[in-house]
Amino acid sequence: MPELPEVETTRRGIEPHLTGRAVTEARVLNGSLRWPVPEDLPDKLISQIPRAVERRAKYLLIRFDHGTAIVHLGMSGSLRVITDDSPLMKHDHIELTLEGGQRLRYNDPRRFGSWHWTDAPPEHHALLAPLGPEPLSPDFTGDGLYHRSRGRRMPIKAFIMDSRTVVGVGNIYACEALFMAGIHPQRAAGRVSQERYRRLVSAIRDILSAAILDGGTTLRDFVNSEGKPGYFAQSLSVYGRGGEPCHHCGRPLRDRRLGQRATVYCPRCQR
DNA sequence: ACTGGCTCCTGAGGGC
DNA sequence: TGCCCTCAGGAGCCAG
Repeated sequence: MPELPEVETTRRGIEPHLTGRAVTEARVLNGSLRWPVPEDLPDKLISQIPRAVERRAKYLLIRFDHGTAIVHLGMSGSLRVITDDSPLMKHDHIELTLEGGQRLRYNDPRRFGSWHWTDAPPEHHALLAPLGPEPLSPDFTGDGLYHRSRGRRMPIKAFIMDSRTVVGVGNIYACEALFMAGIHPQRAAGRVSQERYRRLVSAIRDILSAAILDGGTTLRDFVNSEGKPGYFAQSLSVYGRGGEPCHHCGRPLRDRRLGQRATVYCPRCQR
């Protein structure tokens, strides 16, 4: 399940294969993703040269001279670069062939992902415009979070998973960051002190940076652009460890659903 | 303005 | 071995 580190890992993996190589063929094998893939996407891409692959939140932006392809991996999406003639796999939905023969294949069993095209600057796109700060950028601060959270009664976990608060904090890293910061996931966002928000911001930064260095968390089906799994899963402190002992105090971690999401925390270390 | 619930989809895993 | 059931989840959307 791609979260920000997985998307960044994918970006780094595909960018060198894409930039500067014209698209010679674009095929949409199954355009029925979360939103229908634009009918004219292949026409937009053919003969055009990717200039850069960027990331905003969990969106990948493939930039061309005349516009940008916006790609979201959803829950189970992956992009792979194929350099030989390996056959299409089940759930390969989109394939771009590049000058030189490389192919970029988008695979997504659950089809929660999406592809968009925009001629305008991508930051103006309806999906990107409302997004909050990047977690690894200087505009993401504990003080900013603190002020934004005043009066908010939603659980802190839901608050930090809201992309208007900060982007790229999905369920796994929300659980991990709250554990690291010692904050109970169900505590009302408006009842967390400024000092604890500073700690939480550090925790989110640390955990996302570490996960990026490790090539992303591998749970179920994440593979990077070479089809290889990441190695961060073994570093997780709480996610997926419900009932097992807390690394700090040894008591069993609690596993409950919070807002339709699996939530694991230590009832003793997190208040 | 907030908040919580619903929804899309497939594959994994458990029970029998 | 195989079938059926439940669950997992990103994030936009909608109702209250």
